[in-house]
Amino acid sequence: MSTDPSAPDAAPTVTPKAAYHHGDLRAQLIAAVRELVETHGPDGFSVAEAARRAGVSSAAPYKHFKDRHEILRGVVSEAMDRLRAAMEAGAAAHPHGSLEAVAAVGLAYVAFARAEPGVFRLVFGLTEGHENAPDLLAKGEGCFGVVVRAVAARLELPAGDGQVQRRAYMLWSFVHGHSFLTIDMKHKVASAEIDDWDYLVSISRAILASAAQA
Amino acid sequence: MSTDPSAPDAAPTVTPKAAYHHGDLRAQLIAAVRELVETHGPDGFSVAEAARRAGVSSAAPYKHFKDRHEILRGVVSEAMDRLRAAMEAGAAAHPHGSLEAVAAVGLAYVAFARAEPGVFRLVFGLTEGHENAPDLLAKGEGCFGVVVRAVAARLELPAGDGQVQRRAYMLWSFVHGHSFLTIDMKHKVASAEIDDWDYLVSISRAILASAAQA
DNA sequence: AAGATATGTGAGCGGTGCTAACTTTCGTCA
DNA sequence: TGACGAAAGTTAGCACCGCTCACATATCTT
Repeated sequence: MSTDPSAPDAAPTVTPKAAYHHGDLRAQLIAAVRELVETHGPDGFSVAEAARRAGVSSAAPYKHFKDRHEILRGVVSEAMDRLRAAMEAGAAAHPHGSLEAVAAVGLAYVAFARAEPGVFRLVFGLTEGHENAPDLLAKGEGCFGVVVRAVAARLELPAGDGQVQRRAYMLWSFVHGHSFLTIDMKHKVASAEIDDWDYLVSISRAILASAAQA
Repeated sequence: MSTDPSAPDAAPTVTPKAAYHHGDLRAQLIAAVRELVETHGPDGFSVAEAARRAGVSSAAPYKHFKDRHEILRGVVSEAMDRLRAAMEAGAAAHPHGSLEAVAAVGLAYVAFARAEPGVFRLVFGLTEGHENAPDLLAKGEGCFGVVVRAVAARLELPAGDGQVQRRAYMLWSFVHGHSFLTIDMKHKVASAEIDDWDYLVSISRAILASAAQA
């Protein structure tokens, strides 16, 4: 939804945003902004600079996005797609219902944060227009769903079970916090001394074990 | 420590920045910026607006801070002081070495995030000049130290013990992640259905229990 | 009292977000 | 085919912001 102001890309052309003049400026702008956010931090980005990198005038972006916030939301949306894909790939790399599958979902999350700290921070630091963007909330729920399904498989309970939801949220909190702390203080105790895989396996075990008795 | 790179406020006057004309403009600017960050988000702040609120010209702030980043660092520094105080108060409100003391430290953390989400995000989202600000890093370590001491007391081990450090970091990750998720998606499953105290006690137990056997 | 220093002001430069008015390109359909 | 409307780009411009400079003023030191 979100009033699709941007494009009638539903039916006709195969290339989703196939361009008139430029050649898919929208996607190119998102890519440029992603790069800027990654290198100069979430605040060190400007629409003007992104336009410059895409080789267009500074007013051109406003034909595709109504604000700077909408561009950022575009970057976030794209990033969340990749994050979810990575999480699902992590789960799929291990036996269904295994503890390792749960840990691998978390590892994908942490790996994403490490690989793209700027974008990661943007995804979870976005404050403007979060409530006006139900698609982003839905994608967030989608990511959480990956965790939930891995936990449900491990506990052999339905995904809707309260215990599953609770433990999944615990794991998510954990991984989320570790990701942030890791990218924040790069040269600190945390990131240096901790092997992510062992760490995540051990955490997953602790949380799911406490589920068994709780 | 903290090498006070910013200001020669160490020696002479008792009141650290007691004012000449205005009456402690420095502190007033920090307060104004804190308010702005809280209401308009970390990016929706401007030095000009802060100056306006303090009743001075837009150039005045630059007599006290070299950048806008330095003002933000001032806000962060002040916030970390309060955060640490809250954590210590939380620990002190329960018997030394109790599980509740550990959980109370976490609760103080979460409460801070809930009470001042904008500032909280700022504290942990600051990217510019983090490495040039050893005092902030030291304060961060100080906060972590509160967690470490509570965990060490609970496990009856010295604070330097590796197991203590590891479990403290786990707890911190957890609480940090929960704080962020809570303030990010206000109307979501997470914050609505979870009672913080029960949640934190249960998590503390799970993590410290897994320490006993690991 | 006097000079040094800290703290304020106003003017101004370059950059930014966004809008308005105009031009060019593309798709469509008589 | 060619005219027309919408899409996608341009330049010009306003208001604001970060930051600096030259200057004015208040306070401290001696």
